[in-house]
Amino acid sequence: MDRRITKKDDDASDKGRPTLKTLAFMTGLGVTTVSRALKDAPEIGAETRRRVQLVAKQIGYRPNRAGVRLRTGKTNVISLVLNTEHELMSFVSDIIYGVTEVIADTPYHLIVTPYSRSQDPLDPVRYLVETGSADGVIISRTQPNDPRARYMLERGIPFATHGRTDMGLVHPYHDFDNYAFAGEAVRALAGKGRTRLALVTPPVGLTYYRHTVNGFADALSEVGASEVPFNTVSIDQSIEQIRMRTAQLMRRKDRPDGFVSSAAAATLAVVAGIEDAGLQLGRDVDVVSKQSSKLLHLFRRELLVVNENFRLAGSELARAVLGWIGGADPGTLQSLSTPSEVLPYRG
Amino acid sequence: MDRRITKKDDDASDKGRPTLKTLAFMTGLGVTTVSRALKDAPEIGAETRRRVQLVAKQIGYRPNRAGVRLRTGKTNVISLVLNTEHELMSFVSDIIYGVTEVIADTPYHLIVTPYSRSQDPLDPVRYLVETGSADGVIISRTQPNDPRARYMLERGIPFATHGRTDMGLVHPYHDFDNYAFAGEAVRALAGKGRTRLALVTPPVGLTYYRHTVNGFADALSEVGASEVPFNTVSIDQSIEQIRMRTAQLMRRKDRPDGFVSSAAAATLAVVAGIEDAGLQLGRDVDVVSKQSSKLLHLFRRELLVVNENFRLAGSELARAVLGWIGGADPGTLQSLSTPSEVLPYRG
DNA sequence: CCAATATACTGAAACGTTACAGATTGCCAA
DNA sequence: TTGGCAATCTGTAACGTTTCAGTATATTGG
Repeated sequence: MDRRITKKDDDASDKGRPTLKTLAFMTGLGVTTVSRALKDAPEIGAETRRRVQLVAKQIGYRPNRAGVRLRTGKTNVISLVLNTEHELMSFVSDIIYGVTEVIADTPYHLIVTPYSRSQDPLDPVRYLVETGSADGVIISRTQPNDPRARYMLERGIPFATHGRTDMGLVHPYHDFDNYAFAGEAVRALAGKGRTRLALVTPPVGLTYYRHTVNGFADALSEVGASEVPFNTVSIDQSIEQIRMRTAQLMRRKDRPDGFVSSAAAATLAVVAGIEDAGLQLGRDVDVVSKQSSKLLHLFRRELLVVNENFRLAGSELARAVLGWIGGADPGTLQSLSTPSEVLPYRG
Repeated sequence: MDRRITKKDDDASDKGRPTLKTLAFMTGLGVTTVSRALKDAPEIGAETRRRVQLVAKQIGYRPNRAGVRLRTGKTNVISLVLNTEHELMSFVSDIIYGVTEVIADTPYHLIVTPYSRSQDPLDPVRYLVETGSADGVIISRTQPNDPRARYMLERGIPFATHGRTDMGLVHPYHDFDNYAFAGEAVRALAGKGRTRLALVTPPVGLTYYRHTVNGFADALSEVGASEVPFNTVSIDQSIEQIRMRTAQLMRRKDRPDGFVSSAAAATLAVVAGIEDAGLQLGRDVDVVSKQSSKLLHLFRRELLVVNENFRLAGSELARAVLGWIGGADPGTLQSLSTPSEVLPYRG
């Protein structure tokens, strides 16, 4: 009953932002009550609850992240782990935008955790887990047997992968159906009478490399076309490398008359290489390419494109991680995006 | 003297990560001593200091961010504020990579704070400042009279702008010299005998719009060329818009014979528009464009390009913010990047 | 009418860190 | 010897939050 006004209590007029103590002072309640009232705890009277929430809204109370984090361990952070040393990763911004779109009306912040080519990809993940810097993690460049996924599964930290794994372990992911993409691409080329096809593969070692290669191979035998090996090239090589190797290939007598390319930037290089060899797109050879922006048709209208939506990927990944953090079953947080049909240039 | 081992003291074997208390227990010192020893405080004996630091390193001690943040208010976070609703912001990933490069060996984390077109650009900044979510902020799309810069200056929170302001207020920035770029571009076109030039401007309202327009105008009169107004177009319009408007312009009798374009994506659209009108790049018209990736020459080898390095921009911006946080004079944290010469295609 | 119980609220402790105000020791000058 | 002082080290409190273990009051059942 002796609620004396001490030095500690009169901070309502302090310069800082309002805290639970401020709210407690204003409402005449204890901090505990205020805390519980704000999160709709059942043991707080309905009227008190409304009153506290009203005052909180009025003065613009925002929980102090450090306080919450220190007490509960909850960071309200999700981390996007990125390899920062690959030539052309324009889609990265799309993924980021997709993620922020989803977390916009949650208390979550997005931190970007980079790692360089020289580092073990496990390093940044280990750092995040060891320092408890995030409640959830999103990784890309996923491998069939991915040590990062295994590690996080062991440590029990929620995560989602961009691309699937193949370890018999279940976890959230979002993936583009690259098997279907490669298949559609081959069929489209076959439809144009192309019979000798080359594949510009994803980086060897990543899961979607296998998916793409398999989709390509299966469709080849389905349509009765043959493969022209082009193993010296993959999309994370430099533009110059791809261009040069393509030109070499196209100068050979047994050159392909069709390409399937797994990335837009690589496609630019491939086309340049084709033209370096004195050949013409649409006449001597056709190219089907994935793209994330809508720009390839401006580049050469003869290109055939399939769109991959990375913004959607970002959103799905964010949704998946948040879902897992929220206690959902990881097995239900997996999604696969079906490629659009193969699109020719139109007007 | 009666240092009894209580329940609280024996947490050295706890499952959690080591804290100052763990370190104190292991070294037999007090937490205060350990804390100060780790930050090289002068009142700690040299040997003790070494001993503490050794043990800390051995067991992999990492300060708890929440603890530090709660106690000191220091978040060890810098925020990059981004507009997430502009067509093609492939350079965003470059800026991010540039930033992460610089903060990699600091305790700082990078958070991405988005805002959409419909929002007041001041909103995210206000949020960051009010919630104390970051020690420093990086903003882009800077305006001559930028309310965000003014706001942060008032609140005393360190920041850096990508692009300059023009309010008579001093703050860190990094900018590309767009005045010089536009001038060089005009001179290059004049060197090719082009005399009727159009400018594809940056977004109206941003500071570098003025810089670009002025550089363009001054160089025009310098070389004695004339401007073909093209005010209906700026680089943050849609590809389709730019393409259509360019085609319209090029079908007119008084069409330009040269373009200066402030962004690579817009350039693709402009070239498409030129070709829609039945004209040919290099013969009927020349185009000088800025680019951040190295891809424009693959698109059309007749293009003339000037490179803008956004990764560098990110690094400079990060350095500037960290500098200001570290107490440096904001006036010394300004940098301007000089454009490369205008580059024609080479092999 | 009393005890049991439900309802509504509360203070204290803890998370990990740093700042403040000592405390202990040894040494030197007077 | 004593007072002063420098060199080292230490406990306590505080940052804002949530959880634990209550307390006080009203309500119910017998």
